[in-house]
Amino acid sequence: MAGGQRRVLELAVLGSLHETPLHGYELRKRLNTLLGMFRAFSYGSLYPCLRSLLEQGLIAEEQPAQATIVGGRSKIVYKLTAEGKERLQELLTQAGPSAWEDESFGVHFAFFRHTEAEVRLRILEGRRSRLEERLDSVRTALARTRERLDSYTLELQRHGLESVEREVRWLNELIATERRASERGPATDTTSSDE
Amino acid sequence: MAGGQRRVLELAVLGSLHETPLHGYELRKRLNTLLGMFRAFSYGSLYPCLRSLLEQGLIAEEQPAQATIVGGRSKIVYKLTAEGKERLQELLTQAGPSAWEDESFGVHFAFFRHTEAEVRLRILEGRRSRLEERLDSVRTALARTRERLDSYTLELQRHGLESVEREVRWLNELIATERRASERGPATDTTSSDE
DNA sequence: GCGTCGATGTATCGAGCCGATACATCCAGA
DNA sequence: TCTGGATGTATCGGCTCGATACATCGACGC
Repeated sequence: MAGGQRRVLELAVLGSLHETPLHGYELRKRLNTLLGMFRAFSYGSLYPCLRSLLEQGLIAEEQPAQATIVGGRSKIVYKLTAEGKERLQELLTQAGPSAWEDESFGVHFAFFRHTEAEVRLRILEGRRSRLEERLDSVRTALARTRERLDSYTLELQRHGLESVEREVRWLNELIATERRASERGPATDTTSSDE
Repeated sequence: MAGGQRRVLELAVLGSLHETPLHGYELRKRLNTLLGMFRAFSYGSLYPCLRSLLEQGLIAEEQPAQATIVGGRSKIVYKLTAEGKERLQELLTQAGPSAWEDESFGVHFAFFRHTEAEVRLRILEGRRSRLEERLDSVRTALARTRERLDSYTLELQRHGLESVEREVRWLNELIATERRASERGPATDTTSSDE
């Protein structure tokens, strides 16, 4: 995916480990539960990502001295380092245009609890305009098409457009809620220091 | 994607060229219009696919003798060969489990006009059970999660589940329509020889 | 005429994702 | 005791995508 996508996985891993140390298998399950229908990470990307994060010093292996280990089974539990926490804050704050793409948005959203209100709003609005752009381009492309499309293709289009429109409406509601909340208590920081 | 996904692009290309010869740029535009919100193919996959299809003899370059070419601009127009048509029929008929994955379903659906009624039903039902499986696994994973999730994560889950449930309902309607049509006129072949 | 901008057009590359797979342990039930 | 399924770490090949390069064309202003 040309570089930009690894960031999403990094965010997902760092965000998960921020709450509690985990090992690979558990991390994957947790991530896939957290993201539900939106995304499913595979080992083929997860393990390389963990190695990379380890090399960057953003995560570290936890000492197996803890009684946490059930049998004598080999298990590598990772925890966030101080640098990792900084990096996480950075990723959460500097959410750019990539944050409103399909693959990234869900991950960012899943960690909104740790995100500043201002950034939350920026991501939601960015996502919305991204979807609206797409709606426009598909609609104009459709209008420009001379030949008549068969009923199946039309039905596919209709359903596709409808579900995106629905997501836009969902975003509108979320944005309205965010706005209302920030008007009510502008200084309220949902995050501050959780856990 | 482990091998199986190139098939989808092949199907998309062969299916498009079945209707009219096209060159790369136009093919991509057409495909992205056809699939609307579902998929967008990039040149990075389209051109290698065209080359592969050419090598397999499933498509051929059309003679530039035709007046179709506007200027003297280099343009490579591809058309379906007889073998290509056979292959297309094969792909349309032998739609297996891969046809009901996210990336493939839309493409198969977009060419339902050329697909036998029996296969259409199989694909729709396969897609439905695929989605229901996913709903189940997410719901049980969610139920098994001890710790309470924050409101953002819950909202993400809710929205994700809802949109998949909506797609299931959509499929139910389509399946019912297909069933009704095949009861009414079981021998009716929508395809036979189009164009 | 001339520059420039956007659409049209073909093509490739590196980064990186994913499904499949291999290998191993643990536990519950037949 | 054996078998199957969950747990657990790890890698590989095939493939996709965004970015990019390069080039031509028509339209526009000046």
